[in-house]
Amino acid sequence: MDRGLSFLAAPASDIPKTAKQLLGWEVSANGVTVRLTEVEAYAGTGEDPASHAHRGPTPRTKVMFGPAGHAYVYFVFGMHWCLNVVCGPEGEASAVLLRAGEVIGGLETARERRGSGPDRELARGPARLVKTLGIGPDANGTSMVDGTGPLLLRPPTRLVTPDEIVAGPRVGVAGAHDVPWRFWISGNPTVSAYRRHSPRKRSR
DNA sequence: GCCTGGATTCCG
DNA sequence: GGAATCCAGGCT
Repeated sequence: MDRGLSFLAAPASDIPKTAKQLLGWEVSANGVTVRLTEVEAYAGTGEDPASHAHRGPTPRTKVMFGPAGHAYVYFVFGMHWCLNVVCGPEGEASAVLLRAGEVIGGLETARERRGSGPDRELARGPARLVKTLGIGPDANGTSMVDGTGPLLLRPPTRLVTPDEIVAGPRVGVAGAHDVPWRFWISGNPTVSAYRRHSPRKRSR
């Protein structure tokens, strides 16, 4: 882990700080580069009820317990994939969900992958970001920092200053609405719209 | 084994 | 507001 990436391996208790630091970083895959504008922090076992790793390792979440800088890709709602950067020391399952970004390279390719819609929505939302990058379940468990996988995470070329960063509750998470672990770049049009978690159906 | 509901998106 | 769409994880 070099190139200024060592902060990814900070203890799980520092995960909000780690997430914040990832804003402005650039993720490339398959000819498209995205500058991160919105992320969410998830802590590990026993610390964060909203984390997939909350109850300990499972076949699906074992990657989260591995080395920092690897990709945790998971399937949701029967049709979408979401991408996380695994953080923390091995054995501690913290991660940062990449929620949105602006396309700064490979714009034409990104448009082809996403179909119609304004450019600011190409990677606005975690599943859209994944689709824009052209990755899938194959990327799960690969390194995002050493070039051995399809993904590459690089430091910002445009710095994000602390006063640009806004914090708020995480999206779509039941409970823990008081935990402001979602971070985004103030005023950036590629940040996804906040939607409160809404129960699917009400039993009565 | 069965059942539930989800770190979402798109359409009506 | 609700459907699409399927599997991981929890429970019996």
